[in-house]
Amino acid sequence: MTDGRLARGERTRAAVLRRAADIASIEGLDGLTIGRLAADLQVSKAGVFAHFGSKEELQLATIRAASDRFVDAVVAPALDVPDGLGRLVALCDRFLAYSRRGVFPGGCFFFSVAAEYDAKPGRLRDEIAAARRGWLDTYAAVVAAAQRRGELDPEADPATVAFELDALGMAANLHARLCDDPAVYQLARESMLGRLRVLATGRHPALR
Amino acid sequence: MTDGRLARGERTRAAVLRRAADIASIEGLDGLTIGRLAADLQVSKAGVFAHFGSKEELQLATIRAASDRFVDAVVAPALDVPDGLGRLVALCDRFLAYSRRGVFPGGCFFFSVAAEYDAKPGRLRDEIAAARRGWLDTYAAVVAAAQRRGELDPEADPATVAFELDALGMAANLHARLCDDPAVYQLARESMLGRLRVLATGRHPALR
DNA sequence: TTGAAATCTAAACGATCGGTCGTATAGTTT
DNA sequence: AAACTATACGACCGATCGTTTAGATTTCAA
Repeated sequence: MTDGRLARGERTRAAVLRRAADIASIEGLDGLTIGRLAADLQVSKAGVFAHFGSKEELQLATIRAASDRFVDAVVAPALDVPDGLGRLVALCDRFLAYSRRGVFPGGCFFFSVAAEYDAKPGRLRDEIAAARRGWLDTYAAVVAAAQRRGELDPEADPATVAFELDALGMAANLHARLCDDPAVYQLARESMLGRLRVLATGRHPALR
Repeated sequence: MTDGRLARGERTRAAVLRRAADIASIEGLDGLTIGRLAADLQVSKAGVFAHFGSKEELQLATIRAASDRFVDAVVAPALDVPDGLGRLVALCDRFLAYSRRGVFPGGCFFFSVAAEYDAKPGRLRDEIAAARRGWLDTYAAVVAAAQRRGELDPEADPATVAFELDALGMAANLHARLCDDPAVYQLARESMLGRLRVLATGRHPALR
């Protein structure tokens, strides 16, 4: 059961994917090259390549590894907060903090690769689109839960609210880096809370 | 003054830049290659290269050429509409139509290249950031004009409203292509109008 | 009509790309 | 200890990248 060879392979594979996601958040999944990856990790190109068999498989594995890091940094902590509006605000805050803190050095990994592949049909776009739908579904589920608790207008469409909150998060992620203006995170948070205040059925501590 | 040489050069230069912006909206400014450009236009690589002297100059010229097309497709038509809330809604509608119609085949050129370069300091990022600030300023100026006409809450911050409307437009541009879901444009339009209804001082025909 | 300026081509440069191959090393199984 | 397996290496492949050079062709000005 304790195969030191497989364990070693798994360790380097994880190191490769971590670095790959970091690079791709800046350079894109296409700008990510096996040679650069090998040089950064001080291993041979073939050593990196052999783990995946093709560049596309490396890219797909990178997306999945980044998904795990996104869930750990954003979704899981928000789900620790009790159901309702508090959890929804936590989800917004966690996303903004994840972008601002630089969990990936180039900002939100999924924003970078989604913009890169939105007009390039193929397996990579499919995988990225699935990740986006999962993220929007998470948002929508938390909105719906807040509605069931009577904290948000039951007439609002959860998918629409999810789209709006995500739009503000993406715009903040882009603007902060493109225009070198971290103050936009405060602005985006206020816009998110402002949108939720319109939908809230009463005063709620999470909305100030 | 009528130099047929210069005129001919200007014609091919314009053709190159048009094609370059089309390609870059799909492949990015980095995925744009001189060889591909030359093959598409059936000219030699060096013939393309000579017009710009370096790839970076070609990329910079491409951004400027794309700016002109963006203004022609979005800003100028909206400015034909009279001052106020009507013009603001026209600006939103024009942006959504520009993205949906595929003025650039890969969707909004500036969204693609902004996401590509937001974490890559240099002249290209600076140029793209300037274009973004110009676009947000256009939005904000139209908001402020509507405020002066008494159609929008004078307490609202024009820059914030610009950020919010642009966020919804970008999200629609991304989602429509990534998830192959053109219906998102209707949703985004409703979100934009919903935001403006909250800020409107009275009923206005442009908000339905 | 001749010379200069400009547009463009063909060919090639070194560098780097994704990918292949044979081999050496380290760990497991028998 | 021998046989087997997984990992990783170095060398190399053809293709393509941005860029350079030399020269041919077109156009204007004298």
